[in-house]
Amino acid sequence: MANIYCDHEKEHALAVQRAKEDILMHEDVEKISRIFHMLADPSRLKIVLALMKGEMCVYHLTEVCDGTQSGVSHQLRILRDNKIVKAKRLGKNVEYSIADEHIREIVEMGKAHLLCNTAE
Amino acid sequence: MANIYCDHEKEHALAVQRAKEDILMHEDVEKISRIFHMLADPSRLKIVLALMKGEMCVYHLTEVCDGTQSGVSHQLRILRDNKIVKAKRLGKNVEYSIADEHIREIVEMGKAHLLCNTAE
DNA sequence: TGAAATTATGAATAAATCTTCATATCTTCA
DNA sequence: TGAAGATATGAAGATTTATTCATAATTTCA
Repeated sequence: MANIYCDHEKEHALAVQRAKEDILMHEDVEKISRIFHMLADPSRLKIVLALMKGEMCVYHLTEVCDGTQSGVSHQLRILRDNKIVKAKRLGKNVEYSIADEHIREIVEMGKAHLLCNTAE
Repeated sequence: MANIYCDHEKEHALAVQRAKEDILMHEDVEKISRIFHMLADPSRLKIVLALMKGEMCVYHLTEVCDGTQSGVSHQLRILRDNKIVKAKRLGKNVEYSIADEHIREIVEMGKAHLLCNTAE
């Protein structure tokens, strides 16, 4: 499927072919990007970072994350809907925790990236 | 720093304390979330996924990603500004490649997450 | 130099999203 | 049962962001 627009057809052909071969379906790309989307907001990321230290109830999350009760609750709902965190009611409180262990690794990578770049 | 709102003070105290101890500064959280933000859009993620197979010029990226020239170019600019990809002019073409090796790992984690969840 | 190829950019529109305010729901306990 | 604590939710407003259209800029080559 050569085109006339690229002067470097030979060098690029391989990469293009490989990319097309196992290109993910649009639906899959959307699923992956949704995961990253969950961590792309500072408020949500703070919540996840806090929960990575241990389960916590909403009140403590608002305290640790320095947010409002409503704001934290709204973000928790989004994180819950996307299976990032899970909730467990304990009396008056609702205790949240990380629901997806992959998230831990992904966030750790993000932290590593930060450390690496601030060191530069 | 006890509070009267949580019935599970004892169980949570440790987690709250730990979370507060090495909580990241807001600025750091923003930096990390910005990285995830770059991957949180399907169009950008497609570009990154394609470039992970090898460097490519804009024309081929639009082809592989099934996007418009303008759209791809706009997203490339955002990725460039955020040091996710880098550009190198070769004649009429501009060849893009991954600028940050951490990104590779982070995206791979995202892919692994997808595979893991679709297998369920 | 001028035309064609390739990429970049500015503006505008539309869509998604975060935050806040007010209020509802649920639980415990007196 | 009713009040207070704790969390959830709906709606509104404001900001961000993605996409598209038109056009500019850069490079090659005849």
